[in-house]
Amino acid sequence: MSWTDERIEKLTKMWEGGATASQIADELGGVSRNAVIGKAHRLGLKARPSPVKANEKPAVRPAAAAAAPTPKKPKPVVEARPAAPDPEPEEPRIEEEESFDDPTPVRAAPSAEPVPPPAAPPVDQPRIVSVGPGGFLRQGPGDQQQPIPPAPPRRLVPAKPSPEVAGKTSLLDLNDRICRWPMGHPGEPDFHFCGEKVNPGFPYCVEHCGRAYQAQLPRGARRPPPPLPFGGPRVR
DNA sequence: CCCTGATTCGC
DNA sequence: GCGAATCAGG
Repeated sequence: MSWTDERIEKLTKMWEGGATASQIADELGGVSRNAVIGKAHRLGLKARPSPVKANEKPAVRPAAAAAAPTPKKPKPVVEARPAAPDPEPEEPRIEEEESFDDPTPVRAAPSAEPVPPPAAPPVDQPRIVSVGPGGFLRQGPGDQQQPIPPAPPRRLVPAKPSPEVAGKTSLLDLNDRICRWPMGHPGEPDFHFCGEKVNPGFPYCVEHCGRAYQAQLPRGARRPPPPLPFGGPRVR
């Protein structure tokens, strides 16, 4: 197999999408995991959390070979660098935790117990609670418990496409020109769309138009209906 | 052992 | 440029 533009593009998408080299190699087919990694590095899209790279300062891997015919294990990593303080600027912490009004500061006076729980919680009595916007629990009519403060807001980080759909046609990739025939089932991690070039004038490619549009046969001569999108058994 | 990515080096 | 072999951490 050779690295065609399509394959390189798919490799790049999946690699940046977070797919592992094995997944990519498996998806592309005809190449090994090592080939994918090698190609990825050659393409310059390196830098991804490597399990083996926790240790920084590789100190330049000793270029084994050539002059030293040491059979194996040329690992003279002696190089004791005693002093390397490395101030480590540390990423600027984003703190906005206190920026909103906390209705019930749990951290109370240093002396008292923080929010003593009800002495005898009525275990048998079913409590009706509901969740309001923001995640706090609404109180029932008879509730005397202090309202539970909402969980501290988490920093929202843009979701990365899951490795399973990396390189595949997602909902956001749909437009008028590509086939929107669903592949797999919604909710499944690898759900995506066909993505082929559309049959002009139709929402699907030629092949899937063949599935979607079938000649109406006279009554009595009907064949069992073809599997519908989203409905029937898995169709791929 | 399995997995991962990184690197080397003969081709 | 390619990728198997190898290394090394989880």
